[in-house]
Amino acid sequence: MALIPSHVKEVGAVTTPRKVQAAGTEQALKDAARRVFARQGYLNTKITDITREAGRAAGSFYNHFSGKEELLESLLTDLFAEGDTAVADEEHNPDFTDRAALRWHVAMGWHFQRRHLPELLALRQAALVSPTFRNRIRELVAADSAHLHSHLEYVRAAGIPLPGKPDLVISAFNTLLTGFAQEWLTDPGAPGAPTDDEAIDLLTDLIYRGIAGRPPV
Amino acid sequence: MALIPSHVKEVGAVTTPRKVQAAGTEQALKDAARRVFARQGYLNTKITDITREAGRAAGSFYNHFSGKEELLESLLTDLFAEGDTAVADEEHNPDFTDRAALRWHVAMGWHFQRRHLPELLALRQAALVSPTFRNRIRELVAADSAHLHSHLEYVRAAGIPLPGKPDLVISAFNTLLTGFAQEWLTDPGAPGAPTDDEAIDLLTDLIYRGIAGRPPV
DNA sequence: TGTACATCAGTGAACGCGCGTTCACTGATGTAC
DNA sequence: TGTACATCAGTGAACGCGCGTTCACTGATGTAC
Repeated sequence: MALIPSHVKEVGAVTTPRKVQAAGTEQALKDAARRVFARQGYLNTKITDITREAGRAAGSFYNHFSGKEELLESLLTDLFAEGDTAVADEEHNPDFTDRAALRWHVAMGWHFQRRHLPELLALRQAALVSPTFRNRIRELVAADSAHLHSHLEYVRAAGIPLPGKPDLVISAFNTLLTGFAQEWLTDPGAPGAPTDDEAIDLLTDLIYRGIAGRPPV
Repeated sequence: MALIPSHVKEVGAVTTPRKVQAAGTEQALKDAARRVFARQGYLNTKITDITREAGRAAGSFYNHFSGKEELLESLLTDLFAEGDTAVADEEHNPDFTDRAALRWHVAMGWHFQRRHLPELLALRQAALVSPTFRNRIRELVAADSAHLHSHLEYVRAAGIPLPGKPDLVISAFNTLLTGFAQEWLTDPGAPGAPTDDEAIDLLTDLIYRGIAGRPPV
């Protein structure tokens, strides 16, 4: 009579206590890893540093990740996911000949760097040692680069000459933003550290002038 | 009768065969290290990678250096020495309101990065793991920064407003130059890689406009 | 609903690999007389 | 100048530490009937 065999009923409840516990531990390990990465850097971090920070046994780690690399991959998956939704939410003005539009983008980039500093630093470090992560960086840069190209179109359309090939200009802006952010965000207490607004305004001005500035003769 | 005791005579000849051999091996290890660092990165390099590349036995390494760190220090000593002589040789025009003067400086920086790429990359990597090397970077940056301040004086004197506090502007330029150089010099065969002149002109324009550019209204 | 067994998340001591570092040895160079 | 001994640069096998990874075990949760 029962159309649904008993062993299937209630299978829809994904949140069985065991899964909840496993998911909790996995998240605890990821959170702990972010903290430890931020404190001592990815390359300096031992598996046991992460498990200790998370308050779990060393062996527990391997129930969830095959190693430090896979844990980082998992953090990056979250990061890429957020990047996608952020780009999807394109209500903004794409015309880079407008300083306010440019500033909005720089601010987005700056806050993205700040929010994901642990992962991004870890990624940079991992890339030093592993071709896989070097490619991950390339992916991030490529996505951003494609995006910026469309914005620079407006500059070209306005007849303003760029200071170099678009790809190189974009690479330079990217280097500037990420480098400057990682320089100052990693040690917020450093003497002379800029406020968020100072940093964003400075970067905006540099990029805006770089794009559209006319040097005096 | 002998005014100079026999065991002292000819001591002035520093180039006794033994010392020559020792110095040769030490240099061979340093050269090998530069090559290996460039190929696989400092952090990825094992002592035995260096000795193998140099064609010496593993144990030989410790006749000359206490470890990989001391070898890097020794490379950096050479680098700082060159930096000093380069600055001493100041025949150049210090007025950054003059594009040609700025370009000369950018070219100096670019070629310095290129010439010392192995050490500079190694230093960056070592700094990830060791506070000592973080300080070495700070020294390098501070020296350069002091130098740039004097150049920006000319801009201030000309009544041109900078896009932010001088320290931050200098930090941004520094980040841009070193980041862009390390991005493109590490893989010269990369698609879209700029020639030296393209890179130097782009950086010069960006910095020049950043300093002195007037965005259109 | 109750009982007996299976599965699973987590534990931490132990194992073993990779690599830095040591050290007894060799042959060549330097020194004493 | 010749001889006997000391010193030194270099060698590479062996040792041992640190850390990643495993695995037998525990107690709790899930399943069968």
